[in-house]
Amino acid sequence: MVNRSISKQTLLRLPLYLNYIKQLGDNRPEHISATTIAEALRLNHVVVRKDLASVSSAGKPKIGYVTADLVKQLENFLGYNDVDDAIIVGAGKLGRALLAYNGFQACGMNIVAAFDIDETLYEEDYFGKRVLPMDKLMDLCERMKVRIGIIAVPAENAQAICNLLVESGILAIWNFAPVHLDVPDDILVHNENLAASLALLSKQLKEKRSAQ
Amino acid sequence: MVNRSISKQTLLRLPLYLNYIKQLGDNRPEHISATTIAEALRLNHVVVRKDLASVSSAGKPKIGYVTADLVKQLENFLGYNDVDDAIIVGAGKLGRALLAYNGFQACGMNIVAAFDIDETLYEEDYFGKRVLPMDKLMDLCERMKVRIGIIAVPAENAQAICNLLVESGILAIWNFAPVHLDVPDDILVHNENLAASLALLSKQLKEKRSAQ
DNA sequence: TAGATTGTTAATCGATTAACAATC
DNA sequence: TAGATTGTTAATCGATTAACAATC
Repeated sequence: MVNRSISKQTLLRLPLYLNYIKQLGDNRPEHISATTIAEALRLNHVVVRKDLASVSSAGKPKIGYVTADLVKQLENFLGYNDVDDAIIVGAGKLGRALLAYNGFQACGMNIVAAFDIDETLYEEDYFGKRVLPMDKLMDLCERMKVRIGIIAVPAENAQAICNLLVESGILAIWNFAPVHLDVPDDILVHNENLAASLALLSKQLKEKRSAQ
Repeated sequence: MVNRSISKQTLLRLPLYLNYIKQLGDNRPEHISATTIAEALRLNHVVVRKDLASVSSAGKPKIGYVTADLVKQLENFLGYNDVDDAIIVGAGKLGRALLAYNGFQACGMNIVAAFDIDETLYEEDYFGKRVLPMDKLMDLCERMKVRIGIIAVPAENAQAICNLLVESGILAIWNFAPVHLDVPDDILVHNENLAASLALLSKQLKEKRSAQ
């Protein structure tokens, strides 16, 4: 079977569909159609239909998809079923919030531990997760074959930490520091700039109001 | 002057350019070209040139842009210079991390306070920021004319909180709860699903490795 | 059969890339 | 003048939307 490549946009929408169905809870109908989902999420119904067709071929005219099957197919496709480990570097406020956040589990992600130079953090237990000294990072990554690293350190230190992660065998980096990271070609980086995101929302609001 | 509309993608890239220049610090040259920025950020130089042209018209052939001017123009354009207030609802781990995060300031965003039903949070001081009881929300929003709300409550409560925010005069919502929010047409919503973002990175990594 | 829904094929739209002219 | 860089115009690419055929 040819793995017809799925667009970035589709990949970003699929979790929305899954969330929507899951959140229906006990009201979840046995069958669900692309049209229903599209109306609920205020999306174009053709977009939703195409997106669903890329993860399932079990849609039946007039009926739609078997809800339970679609959930499984979405979860499988998105990889929510096989668990993947990740570590965090930087156990400041954000790092600790991510460490303690229990929503990752539903998406098949497991945060193994956080690392920080601040010794005062090593004692505490964050919902079963620990903050470890930096010198344990490389060994733990190799031993547990951790391939995903989360950077939650100040911008000044991000590149150095990034280098350390790459040296430790990390292949994908989720970067919360507001700097561009220089990495070898084969390393995947996703940048998350929370402050810039909020500022963008503010800008869009201002623009919208002045347009009226 | 006609405000030629700027694409969503450009809006997402402009902060990268600004970050890059700022992070140069004392090494910052007097002039900077689109080509330089493009190479540093591994972007196509035509993209960068077009993006910069949308915020500045002071680029000089052979020389580039006056670095200090470009920084100002980017900051002005992105609204980092005039401060905008926002409130947070939900002072769990994530809500408190955002409340205490001091990176918003650089982007012209000021978090006024967080709100929560948990009384044990009201006493503490989070770097000068307070967690307040829910019943103070509407009054504070009206009094301070706060227009931006951040939802950091569990998914089950997000829609109710969203309704309350809209009622309180909030016009833009940054939603960290993994649910679609139903809002009136004139309310701006930006969804941030951290767990789904990390899972997507994990999926992309798996795909890349199996492709090799 | 009629109608709702799927899935496909073609048309449109928008963003990126390529080619080139202008200029300091 | 030559070369680096800007900025513009045209070509390409990819995603969305529209139109329609297939089917339960």
